[in-house]
Amino acid sequence: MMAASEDVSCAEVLKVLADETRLAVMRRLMQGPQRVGELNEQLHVEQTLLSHHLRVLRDAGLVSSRRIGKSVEYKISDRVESKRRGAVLELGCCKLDFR
Amino acid sequence: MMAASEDVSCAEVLKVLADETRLAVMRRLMQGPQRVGELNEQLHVEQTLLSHHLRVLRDAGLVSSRRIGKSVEYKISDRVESKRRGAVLELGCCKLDFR
DNA sequence: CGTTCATATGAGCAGGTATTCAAGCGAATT
DNA sequence: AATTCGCTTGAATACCTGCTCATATGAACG
Repeated sequence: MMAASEDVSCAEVLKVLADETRLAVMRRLMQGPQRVGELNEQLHVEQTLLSHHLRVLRDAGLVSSRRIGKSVEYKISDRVESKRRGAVLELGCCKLDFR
Repeated sequence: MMAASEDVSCAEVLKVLADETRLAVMRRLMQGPQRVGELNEQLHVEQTLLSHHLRVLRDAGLVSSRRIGKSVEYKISDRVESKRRGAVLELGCCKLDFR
């Protein structure tokens, strides 16, 4: 059964962010783009698991990636990144402000 | 396995909010306290299910309740409600701003 | 006090989500 | 062209979470 439909998409985006690993990734990326290898060193998760999480973030449109030589660089998606870089995520339905 | 531990609690709070029904409840309550019956009329969920969701919100410290006669009134928890009432949730780790 | 109204609780099922393992694939290097 | 590096993908599993049904509690009211 469904609740008020206005919140559907918002709940979905929050669901993506409501994970320790993915939140940690977002915080790292809020400081600037990084390659998977770098993220992998900082966060203590298996590389393949990190990759799965990155896919979830990509599918949600929160991050985007591009290949650089052998490695892949991730960054916060344009529509999500705000002027106050490094602090705020602009998710359509709401704004998430890390102090 | 665990990611960077700084985000643990934040992910947990977001997990509680990352649900259509619970988000809808929070939005209603951000306009002011309401009794379960009122919430139940507005959101289209079974009473017993709503009750379960309210418990999750209570356990997370996002809302508090008090009995009034036969019914129970819920409101946004003090530590979460901000001055800009009706728009912002102050979750320790971050701030959630519904425009 | 027994019933009704308003809400809460607990058990059980069902679908979803994280994690791991094995394998794939593109780019560089030899 | 074969190998290595960096990363992704898919399948299998194990856990978690939402939902429902049945039942309980607590306050009011006859």
